[in-house]
Amino acid sequence: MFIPFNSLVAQLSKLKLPISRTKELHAFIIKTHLSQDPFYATRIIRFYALNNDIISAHNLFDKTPHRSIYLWNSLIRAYARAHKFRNAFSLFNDMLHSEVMPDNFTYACLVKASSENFDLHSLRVLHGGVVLSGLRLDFICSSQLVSAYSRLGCITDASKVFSGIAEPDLVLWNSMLSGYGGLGELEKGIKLFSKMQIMGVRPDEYSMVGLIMTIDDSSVLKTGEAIHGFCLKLGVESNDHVTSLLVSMYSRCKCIDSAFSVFGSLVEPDLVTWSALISGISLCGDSVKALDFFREMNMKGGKADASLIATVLTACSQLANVQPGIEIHGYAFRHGYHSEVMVSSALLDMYSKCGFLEFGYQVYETMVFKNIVSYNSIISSLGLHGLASHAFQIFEKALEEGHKPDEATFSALLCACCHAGLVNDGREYFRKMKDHFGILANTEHYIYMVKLLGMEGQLREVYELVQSLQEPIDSGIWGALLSCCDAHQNYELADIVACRLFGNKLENSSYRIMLSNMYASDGRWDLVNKLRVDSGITKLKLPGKSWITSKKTFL
DNA sequence: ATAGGGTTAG
Repeated sequence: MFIPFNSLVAQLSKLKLPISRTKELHAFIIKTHLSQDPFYATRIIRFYALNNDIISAHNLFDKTPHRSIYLWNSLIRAYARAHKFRNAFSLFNDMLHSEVMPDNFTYACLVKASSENFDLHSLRVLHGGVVLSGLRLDFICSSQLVSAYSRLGCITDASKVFSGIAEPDLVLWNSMLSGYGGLGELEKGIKLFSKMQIMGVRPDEYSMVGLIMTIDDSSVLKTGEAIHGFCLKLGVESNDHVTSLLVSMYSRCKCIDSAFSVFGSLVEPDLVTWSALISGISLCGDSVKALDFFREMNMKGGKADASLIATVLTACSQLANVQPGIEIHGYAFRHGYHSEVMVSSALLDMYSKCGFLEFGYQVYETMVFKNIVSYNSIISSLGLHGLASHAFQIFEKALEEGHKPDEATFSALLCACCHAGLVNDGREYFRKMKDHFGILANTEHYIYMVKLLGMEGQLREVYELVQSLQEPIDSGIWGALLSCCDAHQNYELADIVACRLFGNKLENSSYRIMLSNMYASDGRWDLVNKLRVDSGITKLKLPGKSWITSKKTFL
């Protein structure tokens, strides 16, 4: 044999074998009947799979009479990785009828595939198979089951599998932790984290990633900082995943200084980290700075994607000046992103918020693909500019084209009604939303309804609407209700609302200011004074009168 | 002799 066969096979174990080489080797192996040997066939199959040539891999599989577990698993895995789930599962069925039985790796691979395919049914069937084949306690199977159930939102099933394992290994702990992380289960995550340490398992960077994900807003910033401290203690804070996630954690919490300082430790931040930082800055209201960082990213050779462009456009829409928005429009155009739905919706939103509804409308008209998000943008733009009937027309058009309206669609419609003072249309949309489209009203919808009904002075109807809501009632709704009372000088209703608020300890400074203004208008200085003392209000504005600031005047 | 289980963000 003058072909250095061993060296060819050895090359197979290096990942970068060109496909032509693999074919050559395949031909050789067929010629020498080595494909009969499951060992060599498996190697070739794996390398076809690496080169995205599953057809050849499957051909070879068909020609290999003696099929080892390695051979089956390699091909199943190749299909699963290529997201050809039907092929993977049909092979699995063939396997069940063959002389080789699936092992823990077969199940692990298919369990993962079923979660990637959002196929809870198959996942449950496979789980059954795992239990039946006695692999229930296998770490590899069960860690995949835990991850798969969590990914599909079935956290109870995930934790059942997890708690069935007496002494989980690090990967299992981490699977469970990221399961909690993905669903924002902070308390459970923290509890598990301390439990694993009590059991003597040292957390690693994966554990920290799972925990960091649970920190989703500024109310839990303290915990987030403690987790950050723990990363330092473990020495995993310089892991890129960890650093990047810390940046987005601090951005979500609007704790932009910390986001900066963590970001600064990255040598080469990737696109998503830049995006997290930029959207954090924009979330904090500093659009100018957000744009500066976007420019800096570009200067450093970073290239934005559709999602970042949409984020930056949202920042532009908060500016009083349309110029930067136009620049980003140009950028989107040059990079070929202007016709992506996400970008064009953001563009139309930006133009209309910057006061150039016509430009926004042009973007809308030239959009090739429209989805419900784009329709929502144009409906809300028209509504904000007082063009309610045009907004209604577009809504009908979206329906005719078969788009399914969502919560945001009705927010936009109700907003349009508010701006145009169309109380009856608002009532009608509010009714249709539930009866026709089965969409439950959210806080925003109720706020619009309160404003709308309040406009007409239907205070009784407004109050009944709010009464019908389940506790806890959002503060925005109370605020809208109080404004109605104020506008119509209905102090009686304001009293009822105030009782509800104070009785439930829901009062905050903006309610207090609103209430004390109302009480002052009503001449109830005792109450004004009480509120003032409680909350340090020093100014009052009476309708038609000047500011009253001294304590004496109150009395 | 073969491989094969857990991250990620806007």
